[in-house]
Amino acid sequence: MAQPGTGTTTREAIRTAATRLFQERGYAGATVRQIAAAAGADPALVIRHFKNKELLFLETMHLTIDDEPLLDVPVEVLGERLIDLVLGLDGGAQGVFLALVRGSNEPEILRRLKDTHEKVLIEPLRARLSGPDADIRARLAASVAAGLLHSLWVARDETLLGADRSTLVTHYGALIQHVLTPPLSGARPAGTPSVAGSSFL
Amino acid sequence: MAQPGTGTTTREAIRTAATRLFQERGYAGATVRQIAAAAGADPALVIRHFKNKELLFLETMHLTIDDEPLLDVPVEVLGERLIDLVLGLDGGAQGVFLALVRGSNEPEILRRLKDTHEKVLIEPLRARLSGPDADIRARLAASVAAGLLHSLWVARDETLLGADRSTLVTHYGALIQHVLTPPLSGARPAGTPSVAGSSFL
DNA sequence: GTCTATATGGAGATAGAC
DNA sequence: GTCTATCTCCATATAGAC
Repeated sequence: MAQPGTGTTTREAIRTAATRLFQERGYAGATVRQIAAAAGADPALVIRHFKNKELLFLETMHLTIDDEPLLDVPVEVLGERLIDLVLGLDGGAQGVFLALVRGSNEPEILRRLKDTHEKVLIEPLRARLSGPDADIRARLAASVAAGLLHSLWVARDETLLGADRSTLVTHYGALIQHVLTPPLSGARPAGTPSVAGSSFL
Repeated sequence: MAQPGTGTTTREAIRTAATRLFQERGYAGATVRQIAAAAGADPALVIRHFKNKELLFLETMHLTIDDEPLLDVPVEVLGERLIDLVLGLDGGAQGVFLALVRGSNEPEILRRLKDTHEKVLIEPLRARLSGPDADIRARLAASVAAGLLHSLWVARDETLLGADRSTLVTHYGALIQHVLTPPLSGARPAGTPSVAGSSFL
């Protein structure tokens, strides 16, 4: 480990161990000592390299999605695609989400959770919408998507966990679609714009 | 406090202090020492009376809603009523919800969170539905409602927090209603039952 | 740059005196 | 029922060897 010239070997080992343990056990559940042991290093080194436990957590707990599938798809199937994306997230991403939610008592972790919610769920949707309601629509849709993650990963609804993935994508996607681009209803006042036009606020 | 015959005064003081501190600071954030100090008692007494910190948490962190407003209302406005109910929960209930979510790394707290999700959101809805899809519909609707709580209280979406309550009730309620009693769509195969009839699984 | 050893202060929990 | 003393484990920090 102490190879001169390479320099960052131990640091990387600590980062890798921290990523795994924080995902599996959360912020409070993973101790600096456990991380050091898993990395084959001394607990003091963890602090030396990353200043403190919280900074190590923030450096390793990032959650992103690949927005690309949301960019060039018809806006009418945005909802389905978003649900398909979040349900396709791997165990690592699920661990990060859980760690952020459960650790959000810490102000800095709460900030990371808010940023993640904004960047992963709200922004990709808002980018595909237009009109004065784009922001609130994106936020409501993100809220619905977050509800699915909450039920599956936080509250662990065993029935939903066992449900067919395509079923969830279809029905939950259709639900989100009602917020993104509400279908034309029967009676509409003259002059009301079409799709995505009914006012929200 | 040491009045012979009264007996439970100190115990109640500890319970009251624990309820407040767990709501405000969460499971990890509230220490046994802080609870004891707030109750004017010794830390050892807290353990003596409640066995350990986790049992004290479970004994004080309960979340219920008054289902009554959901029982005698037309099933067509169930969604709105549910959102109205959860948005009307006071700060104490919000604190309990947050404490359960953030503390759900502990297996027993996770169990309490799952029970609460089931009893507060799913069961009252399922009780008003019928047909083979009643359970899955109730679960999906509960999931959507949980998403609103997640966005407001966990991820703290400032825009939604600042939104008009009646607006949220109307639009979010309508959204949930699409899962509970989907409106009749244009083309429907012959023989398909009406409201609440389109199959989900 | 890297690591060992050690110190500090706070946490939950227990034993036992009163 | 109550409290004092104490145990163990934790995050964090520092001093100093290599």
